[in-house]
Amino acid sequence: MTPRHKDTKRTQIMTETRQLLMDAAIQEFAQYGYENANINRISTSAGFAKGTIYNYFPSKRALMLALIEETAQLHLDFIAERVRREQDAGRRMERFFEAGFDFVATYLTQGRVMINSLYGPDPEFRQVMYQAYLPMFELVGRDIIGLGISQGTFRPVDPTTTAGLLMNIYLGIASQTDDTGKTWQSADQVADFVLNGLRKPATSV
Amino acid sequence: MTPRHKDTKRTQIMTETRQLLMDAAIQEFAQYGYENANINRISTSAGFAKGTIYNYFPSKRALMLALIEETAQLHLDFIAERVRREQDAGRRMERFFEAGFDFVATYLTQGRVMINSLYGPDPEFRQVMYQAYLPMFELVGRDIIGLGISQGTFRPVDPTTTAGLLMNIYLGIASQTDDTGKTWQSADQVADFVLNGLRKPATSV
Amino acid sequence: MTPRHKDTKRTQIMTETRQLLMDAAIQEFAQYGYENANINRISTSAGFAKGTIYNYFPSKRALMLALIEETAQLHLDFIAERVRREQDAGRRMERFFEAGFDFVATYLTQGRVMINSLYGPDPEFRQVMYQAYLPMFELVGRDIIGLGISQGTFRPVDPTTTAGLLMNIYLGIASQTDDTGKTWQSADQVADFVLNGLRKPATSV
Amino acid sequence: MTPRHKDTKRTQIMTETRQLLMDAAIQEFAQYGYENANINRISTSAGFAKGTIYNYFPSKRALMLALIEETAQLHLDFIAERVRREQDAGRRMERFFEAGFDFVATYLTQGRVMINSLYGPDPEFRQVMYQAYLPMFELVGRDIIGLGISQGTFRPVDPTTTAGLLMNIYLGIASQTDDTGKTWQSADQVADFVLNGLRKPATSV
DNA sequence: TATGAATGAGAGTTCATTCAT
DNA sequence: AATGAATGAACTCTCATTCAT
Repeated sequence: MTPRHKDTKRTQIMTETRQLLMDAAIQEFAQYGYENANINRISTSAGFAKGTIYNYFPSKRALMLALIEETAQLHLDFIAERVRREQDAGRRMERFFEAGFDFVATYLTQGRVMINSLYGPDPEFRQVMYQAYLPMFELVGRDIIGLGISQGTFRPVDPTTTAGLLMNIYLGIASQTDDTGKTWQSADQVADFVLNGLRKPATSV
Repeated sequence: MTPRHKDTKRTQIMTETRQLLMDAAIQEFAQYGYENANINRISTSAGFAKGTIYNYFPSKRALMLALIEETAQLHLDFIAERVRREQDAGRRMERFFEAGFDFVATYLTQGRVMINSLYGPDPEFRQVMYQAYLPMFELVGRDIIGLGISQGTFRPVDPTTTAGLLMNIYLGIASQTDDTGKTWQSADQVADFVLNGLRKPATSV
Repeated sequence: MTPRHKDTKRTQIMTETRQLLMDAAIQEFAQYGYENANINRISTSAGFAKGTIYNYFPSKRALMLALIEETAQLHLDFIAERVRREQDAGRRMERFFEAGFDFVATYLTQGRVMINSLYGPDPEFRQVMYQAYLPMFELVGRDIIGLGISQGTFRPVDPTTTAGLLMNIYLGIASQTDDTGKTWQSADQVADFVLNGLRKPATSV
Repeated sequence: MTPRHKDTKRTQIMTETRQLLMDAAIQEFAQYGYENANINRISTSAGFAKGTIYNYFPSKRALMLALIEETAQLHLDFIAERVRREQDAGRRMERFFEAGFDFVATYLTQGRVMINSLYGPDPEFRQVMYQAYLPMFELVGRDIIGLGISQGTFRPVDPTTTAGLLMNIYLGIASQTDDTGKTWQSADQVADFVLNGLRKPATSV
């Protein structure tokens, strides 16, 4: 009966509703792509009436943008947490690809939507994707490549350029999965290949 | 009474019209993406009435598929011709990325459409892209990697897997260009990086 | 919190709107025929925007089928009710044609649409018409002809074949009306003619 | 080389072409109905280019009207010739239904088109059908019913009204055939039924 | 807050018809 | 006389969005 209590409860319900809508939206966008996704269907398949989703997102586009932002954050957290457990740059590189491929296998629909946005024709979605993935880009450049150089195990490459290269490799491969989310190349293979190109040759006596 | 002449003329007109429509279609698809492309606009911007395009392509989808097929062929020819000029596998790798990045810079719109199709949400387009790019995949696997292994300059990697990796790297990077078609990494950088991972270490005595 | 009330109101609105659309549809189909009927015009002439009709019927064809089903039911009820008031088979026959011709005069547009569907080129419409008119067919075969035979006033004809014949006569004549719905032959004339063919000749001593 | 010869030859070719087009048109109209018939398809399935048909018929509608006229004539000739072989009115009635049902079985497509036109929604087609069938209407009224009355075997019914009734019966039944053109009731059955209603009762002594 | 009836701009597609060759 | 490329009006259907309840 207290306003505070009611507010809290209402807030909680709204948060839950919002999450249900986002969950349904991811499914819909993954299955049909943004243009063919049906916002009414999203709302109803989440268990609400058609109009309800407009109480949470002002437009289909805004819904998509919110989805991109939140998924990028999830993606980053998922990878960064696993990468930073390791101290060695080489190991971190391995963890990067492991966690990265693991993400697209675990979050199949989310991954699909992110890839569509990143490589799709919509400039705004691409732009938002770039922004959203800057932290991951920095993670690779600073906490893996930069670290490896300072640890003396990587050749002195340009961290920024190489980070871009690695991100492209990661996303390019991650975008081509089978129906179960499995990539064509294993994380180990890719990490090996990449480390081969990055590691200093063993100095001969 | 001059059927040969008439046929030739008719054929020529149809070929020209078809090409004009394809040109307009590429522009439209590149700018708006498949779903937001307007087939009427394609026909009129090619200089015809909106119905005309249906004399050449039975549907918007068929137009897109024709575009994919023809562009893939152009893409393959463009790259294969330049790669095969070289005899050394390492040089071929360099040419592959050079020609590849050159293609997306030269054929900006075509490249855009192909990337959208390859990474987009439409299963048929993705499927057709795979099929259309099989020859390029084989080019990389046999005429570059396989050659390098047999020439003794590349480590004995699995050609198929590695070809997939390289194609992913190529397409991943090629998909991220600025407005002029320039990639973030230069062909040389990428080729260097890749060759670093592929080349046999110099054997010390 | 008053779902009952809200539901009832909603339901009522939908029922009314649906009926308005059906009414407009009958007019349109009767005037132009199915193929030339304009579904947008139906919706707007019913007082709604063109898209509204698609909230009630998934397609033009589905609208037509709904119309056929409901009109066939109306038609059957109209005739059966009047026929069954009589106990004598001969009187029932008279009532059948009276009510039948009355129906097409009273429901001019509905009749027109039904006739078009029954004799038109669309196989599905014809098929649905057959199904929809089976009950009327049975009414004639069992409750008129069969009754007359068991009452001893009709010759022992095959009820099914003769019912088909009578339905064909009824529909054939009913399909040819002037603008006011009047048939070329009166119900009495037709009933007389038919009964002449059905009645047992008076047995001479 | 003489103009006359050339003209004759040309006329003959045109007549043949016209007939080929009419044949194809009947098939098309029977299969799809007038509105869904494709005039281009008619021309090409007759072995000509799209435009050719417009050298013979000024419009799709004119083609249909020509078809109706010619088919009605064929229909009339087919029936009248057989009816007039008989001298007795009762036998003529039997021949009428025999020939009538035979016609729709022999000329399946033509029959279909005529029925569609007669019962369809297009007022012009219906009007033309009425006009075209007046001679058959008169055949029934004068050469069958009128004859029977004057021969003393038919009751003194009104020839015009009864002719309308019989035409409706004939067309109603003829319009409902299976795929092979067979009607649900046999000509004998129908003729029997009709004659039962028309014949004078045998006068008792 | 949730609802869902109503809206209407917009798209793909068809095809009768024209006309230059 | 025959051709067939081009035309463009017209139509069905979709669905993001609004808003009164």
